[in-house]
Amino acid sequence: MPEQTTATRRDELLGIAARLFADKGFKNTTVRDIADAAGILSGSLYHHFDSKESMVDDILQTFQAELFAAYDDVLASDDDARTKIERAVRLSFAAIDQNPHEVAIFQNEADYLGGFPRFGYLAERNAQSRNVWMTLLTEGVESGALRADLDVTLTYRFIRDTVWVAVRWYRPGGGLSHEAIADQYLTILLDGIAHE
Amino acid sequence: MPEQTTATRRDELLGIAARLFADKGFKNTTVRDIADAAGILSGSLYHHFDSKESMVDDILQTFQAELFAAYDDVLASDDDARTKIERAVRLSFAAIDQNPHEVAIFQNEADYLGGFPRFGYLAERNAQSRNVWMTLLTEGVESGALRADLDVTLTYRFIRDTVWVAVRWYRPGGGLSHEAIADQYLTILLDGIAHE
DNA sequence: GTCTATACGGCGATAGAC
DNA sequence: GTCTATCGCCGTATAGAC
Repeated sequence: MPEQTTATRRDELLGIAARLFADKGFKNTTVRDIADAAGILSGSLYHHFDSKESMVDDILQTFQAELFAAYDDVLASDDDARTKIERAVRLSFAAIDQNPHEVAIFQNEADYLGGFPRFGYLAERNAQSRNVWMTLLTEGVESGALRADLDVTLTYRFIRDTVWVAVRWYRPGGGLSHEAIADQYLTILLDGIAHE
Repeated sequence: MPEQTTATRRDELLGIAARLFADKGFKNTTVRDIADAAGILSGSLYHHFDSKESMVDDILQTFQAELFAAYDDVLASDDDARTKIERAVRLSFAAIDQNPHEVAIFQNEADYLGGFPRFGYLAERNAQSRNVWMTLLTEGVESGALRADLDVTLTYRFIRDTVWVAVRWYRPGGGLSHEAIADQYLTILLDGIAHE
């Protein structure tokens, strides 16, 4: 099965590249860095990929397709508003757990990469993410699950930022599970930190 | 007054460099970019600075000295625990308003720069910031202002992340003042978004 | 699928004239 | 304080052998 072997080696190299892009940044990672980490020479990478850009392109597109399919599941469900918000938060922390490098690359490089026509889909995905959260929060306010006086746009930004920025310090397999972090975060988000 | 003229031109160049470092990243900004933006040639920059590194070094040290002096004021005050937390949050959003480039550079480049011995103080400032917030939150729990069951470490991370990451979307002079953002954020943080 | 060898441009930085 | 001119290194990418 030659196709599978090819795909596996390619995916292996993409995984190595993703780790380096996440740790050192896209621009700051050289093709020689990637080749070194893979135990081959830099020229050999071009047997698998057109360019360094096409590597990060592949990494981001694959990850985002998965992530947004998960959000769509939540939106399409008939759970109540509060449950949908909880599910969306939990699946985001789960995504950080399962694809920390991909999340970090998106967080750190989307602004820079978004400037190139090739990565125009990053802005589209950003708008799509905004739509998901605005829909969930608006539904929450209208159903009475959330405070009526909430600034929905600002709340969306706070949730988005706080959830994804956790990729900076969360380490899969560390002392704190992504489920425990999601629990704590939802408690703070929904009920606040002040003594009632 | 030759000293003032020198200092002014130097500060002007640092301001231009800070904007570019914040927008494009430190590594991704060339000395030619900085010189172009200043209307001079790249070689001329070296009359004012030893290296590109020394520019970002100066930018970060100046900003952090100011910021931590402000935190120290809050810590040393005899306000109650909740007021201190509110003041610390508000002054952080004010810092984003007044020094957005410097905050962005610190947020985006601290990890990378921290790897060089010259920037060892970044890790120290990070620890200092942690001490400030852990002190404030612990005081809050002990005084009864905050929930007794709070995970103080996790709460510290959420506050730190959510406050500073606002530099990604906040624009000074835009429709939303930094005071209004701080108000909204404190409401969410202290009382949550759920309908009581 | 990997290696050898190399092209070619952009990078930070320097020396000395003005 | 700025310009002219340039150095040496490192970056991505390519061509063809194995």
